[in-house]
Amino acid sequence: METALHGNARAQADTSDSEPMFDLIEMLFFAYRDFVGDADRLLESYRFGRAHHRVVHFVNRHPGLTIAELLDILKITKQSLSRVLKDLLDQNFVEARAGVADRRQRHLFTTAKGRKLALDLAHLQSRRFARALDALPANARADAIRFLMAMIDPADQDEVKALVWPQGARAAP
Amino acid sequence: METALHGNARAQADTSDSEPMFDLIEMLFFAYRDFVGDADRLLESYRFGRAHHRVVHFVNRHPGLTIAELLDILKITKQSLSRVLKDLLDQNFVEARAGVADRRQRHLFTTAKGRKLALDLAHLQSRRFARALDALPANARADAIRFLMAMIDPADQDEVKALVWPQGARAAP
DNA sequence: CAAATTAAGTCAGTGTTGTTGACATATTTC
DNA sequence: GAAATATGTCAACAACACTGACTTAATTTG
Repeated sequence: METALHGNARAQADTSDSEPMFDLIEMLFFAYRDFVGDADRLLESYRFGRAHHRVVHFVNRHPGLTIAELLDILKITKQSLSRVLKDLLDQNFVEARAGVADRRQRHLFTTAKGRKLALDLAHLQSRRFARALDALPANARADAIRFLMAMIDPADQDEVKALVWPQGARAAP
Repeated sequence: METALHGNARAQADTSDSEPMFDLIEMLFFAYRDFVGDADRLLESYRFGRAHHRVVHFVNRHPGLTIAELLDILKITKQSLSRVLKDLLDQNFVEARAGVADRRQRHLFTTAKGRKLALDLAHLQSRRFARALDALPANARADAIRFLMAMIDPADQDEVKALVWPQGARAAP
């Protein structure tokens, strides 16, 4: 009985006496700042903000999404969404079609223009991941996914898994 | 010659043709949202926002910081800083002392009250890291640090290292 | 020492993104 | 037909970022 294998003695049960994990806290802060900074620069040229990015991203990833579903993913209010969605609809990055079964619903889709924007943004951010992983051992990608998933509220992890890997397609850890 | 060891063939050079890394993109988004959400709830009870959090955090971590140094870390404008710093000074979470060598400078320090707030916030966020790491193998902490560091702009990595691990004290990877 | 530079503070205005609460309109369900 | 639901809209507000211009005090420099 030498090394404990998983969640037990190893990690000093960090609650309120021991030293906080300043390094992780600060590095997540800086890493996220650079991560969104990439997209911000591109969005600026379209005179869009981060809210537009999120909408065009999730609509592109989940074609046919309804307003209610999108609100649920983004966890913002109707008002906040409608402001940016209006921009995207007016400028033809996204289009809405009335539901067939329920005509009150509006199903959202990206146009060719919207798809291009969404993919350009995703590629920008992927390039940062690729550069980072390139400096790390081969298992780093899988490790990063497991780490990030573990950082999400446990109660939401299944929901996020379903969002990220639609019908159990990819290698969900 | 079987497995390539580091940054080479393994990671499909993700630039603009291959499929973006949607999973990492989305999980970093959700993980960061939950991460800051912890602090947001506590800050609300003080009627403070995220900007106050960053200021009290970095002042607490680097006692004696000047305004210019803080602006450089946060990468915000003087105006944005002064608004929240004023709140923190007025309510005695932070105090400023004129420099000895250069009396134009204002050196910032947390008060006992400010130190408690900064530590409460850091412990909250540490608890999330601890919970996440607890579900992962023992090397996960070091792996996460390496991953997050690699995600930062390469040009800024040394600066961030110096910030996070002051005089080469800790195990900087 | 006088001039230039620097550190910090302040003023007025603007934009994005989030919030709340109330209310309107269609449509579907009971 | 009444109630519930999906969406849209209005008005107002707050946090936090920005810009550009200007002031004050202190230090550095020629």
